[in-house]
Amino acid sequence: MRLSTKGRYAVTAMLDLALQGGEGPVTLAEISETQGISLSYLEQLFACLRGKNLVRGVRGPGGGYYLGRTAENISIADIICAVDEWVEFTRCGGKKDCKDGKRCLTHNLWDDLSNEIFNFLGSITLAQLIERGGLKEEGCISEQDHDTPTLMPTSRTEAA
Amino acid sequence: MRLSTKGRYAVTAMLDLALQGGEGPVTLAEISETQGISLSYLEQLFACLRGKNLVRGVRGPGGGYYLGRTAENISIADIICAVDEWVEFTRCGGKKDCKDGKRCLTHNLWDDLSNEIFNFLGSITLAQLIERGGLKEEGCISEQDHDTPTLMPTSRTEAA
DNA sequence: TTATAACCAAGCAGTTAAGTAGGAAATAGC
DNA sequence: GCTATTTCCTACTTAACTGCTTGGTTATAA
Repeated sequence: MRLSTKGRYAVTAMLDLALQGGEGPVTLAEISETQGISLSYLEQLFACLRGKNLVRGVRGPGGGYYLGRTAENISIADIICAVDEWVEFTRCGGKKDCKDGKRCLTHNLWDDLSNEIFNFLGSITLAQLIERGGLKEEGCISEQDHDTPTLMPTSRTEAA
Repeated sequence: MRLSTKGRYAVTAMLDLALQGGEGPVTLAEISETQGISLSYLEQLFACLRGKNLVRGVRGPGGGYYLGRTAENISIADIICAVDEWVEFTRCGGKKDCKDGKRCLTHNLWDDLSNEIFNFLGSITLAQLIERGGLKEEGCISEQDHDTPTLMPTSRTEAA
């Protein structure tokens, strides 16, 4: 799993789109202005997002972008995977040509963890983020008071 | 939160160390050999890990590395944060000099998500990973038999 | 004394990030 | 049809980062 600033830009832009996308399409120029991301870079990101049907572009004057599906059906993992291409790393080249079991075991453990992270991000939707964030919106200060059971991973973590 | 291949290397190395660190220290040369990571790169990673007291080095012949604490007390977030320095990104420069509330709101949402990911990774310890992974060790194949409905842990290979 | 292995620092090739530049194609309003 | 708008597309650029190499220095067990 790659989680870089590129993915952050994409999530930020999608959040912006979801927030103000109620009536009519949102132009990239607006997002660029609001979020401080260069227009051309946004275009590149949205080319990726469009390729995965996460957004839908409307050309011409009055055009812009819509969400490709409802915010309830777009997960953070969807967004990040669209722009940060998943690099299928080592895991012994996909085959089991490890010299001994140790290397392969370690890679398996990492693979499991990687899937865990992926599933976790896949369980968070744009709608959830917005709904949850809206509750603490007053004051524009992010106070991280964390007793939030709603977004925590499903109970696969501690047992198998 | 940054989650790059650098962090993956660090987690892999720490897993290796935890796995074979029962009796005596483990040399970086062994980890390098087993995991296929260059020795010098390991040295750089372990310099970071040592700085955060996640490992303890013993010089001289017969030397090597121990875990800095028990595997139960080392989380994945600890490891990743040690090598992938947390970049405290935008959030409007830490202050609330947003032009309007929108930008700030989006940043807050990202901040929340970022904390969520961090807490998630912080809730997984090396010991948990190993204990859980050991159960499905037979065959050296990571079988993702999670019953995740919407998520596709396998479909990212064909997403290209 | 010597071999071992952690420590340290400078630098390098390749990749990626993020942005720039300059368009082409679609479309609403005139 | 013309024009402005806005998506869409391609190529290039600068800076940063990754992963690795080289060449050391210390500490220490034998």
